[in-house]
Amino acid sequence: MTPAAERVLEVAGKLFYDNGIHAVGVEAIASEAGVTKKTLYDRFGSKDALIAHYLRRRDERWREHVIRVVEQRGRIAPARRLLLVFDALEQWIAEENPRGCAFVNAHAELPDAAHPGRDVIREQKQWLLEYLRTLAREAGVRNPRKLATSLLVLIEGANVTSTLGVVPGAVGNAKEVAKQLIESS
Amino acid sequence: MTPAAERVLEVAGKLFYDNGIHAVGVEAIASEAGVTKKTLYDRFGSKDALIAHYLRRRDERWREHVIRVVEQRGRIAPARRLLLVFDALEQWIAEENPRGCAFVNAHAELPDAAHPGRDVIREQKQWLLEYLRTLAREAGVRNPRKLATSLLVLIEGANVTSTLGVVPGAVGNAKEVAKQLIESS
DNA sequence: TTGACAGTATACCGATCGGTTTAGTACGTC
DNA sequence: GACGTACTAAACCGATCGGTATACTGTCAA
Repeated sequence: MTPAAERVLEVAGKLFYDNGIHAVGVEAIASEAGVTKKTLYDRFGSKDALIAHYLRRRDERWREHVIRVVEQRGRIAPARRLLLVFDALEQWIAEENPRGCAFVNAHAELPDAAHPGRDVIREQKQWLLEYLRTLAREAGVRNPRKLATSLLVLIEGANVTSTLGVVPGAVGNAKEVAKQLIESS
Repeated sequence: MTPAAERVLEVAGKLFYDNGIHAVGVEAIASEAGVTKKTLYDRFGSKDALIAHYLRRRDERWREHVIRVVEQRGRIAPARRLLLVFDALEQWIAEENPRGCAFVNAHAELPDAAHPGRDVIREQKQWLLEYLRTLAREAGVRNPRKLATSLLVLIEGANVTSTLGVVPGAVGNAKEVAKQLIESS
């Protein structure tokens, strides 16, 4: 990844997320990054490929964030670690996610299932589900698969509703429900 | 609403939802509806206004659907009526919502808070929250406001996750969680 | 009978879209 | 000194974008 490509990816990440993918032209990305369109196309090949790179990069940051928050403190009961995911979400929303889940938003703009970005979207959700399942298994609950699914639903729901502004304390509410769910599992 | 305007609105509803708002041009809508661009602009004024009309129309259909399913059978315990909302969602997804919540999707494409469509999006979510609150109040739970919020989070989460294809039985799962939540309220 | 209204047909507007092409510069490595 | 690589500058491509203008037809009610 050359310095110019790095700048393009950073700018694309900001513009795509803030304005929506279709609303941003490659011309705007290139000029904002202080780069020629030729350089952009030399590095990424197409806008669609750049979109996929953008999503991949954001997914990486998201995973690192979650893992950092959940595993920051050394010894915590596995059951409580599941609740830390909700804290991670709340921080993420406050710091990087004012316009909702970038992957849900991208899915709305990429109806073609063959688009390279669609794989990244699926993998992002799949990873979180697997991560929750692992934590649930470590917590020794009866049905880790089922609990992980319920928690994923709560997380996605909290993300959407708090973004749409209908429910200000959505993440906190979801965390309470999650707590109750974990205790009875 | 003239016959031509009706056709435009119907076509716009299909194209906007299936392809995303920005991806659809007014030219395509007009020709698909068998109408001139002039007629489209005479009736709706601008693409942004048409977008708002599209959302409004879809919201109306959604509300009617929910109310029909929840209130179809005469005498049902109010607590069970809350669960019927999940059945309404499941039907809606199967029949009209393969690409996820149109309002969440539209929100992803309309970053400008002053866009006329944004009001419709907010009102759609607000209505559902109020409706859930009313049902919860009738069910005699301790904290209707809180239960309604939790259920809204579950509904939105189930909608997103089942659309993204990560969790096939998301709505059913959410309904189970809801049941547990209602019983302990 | 007149006029408002709903509509078609078609050409046009400037701007922007994603993407390509040609030419040339700076740098580092065999 | 030659070659590959990373980059800038700028013109260019056809297509499409949202929106407007002009001219004309049909219907219906006052």
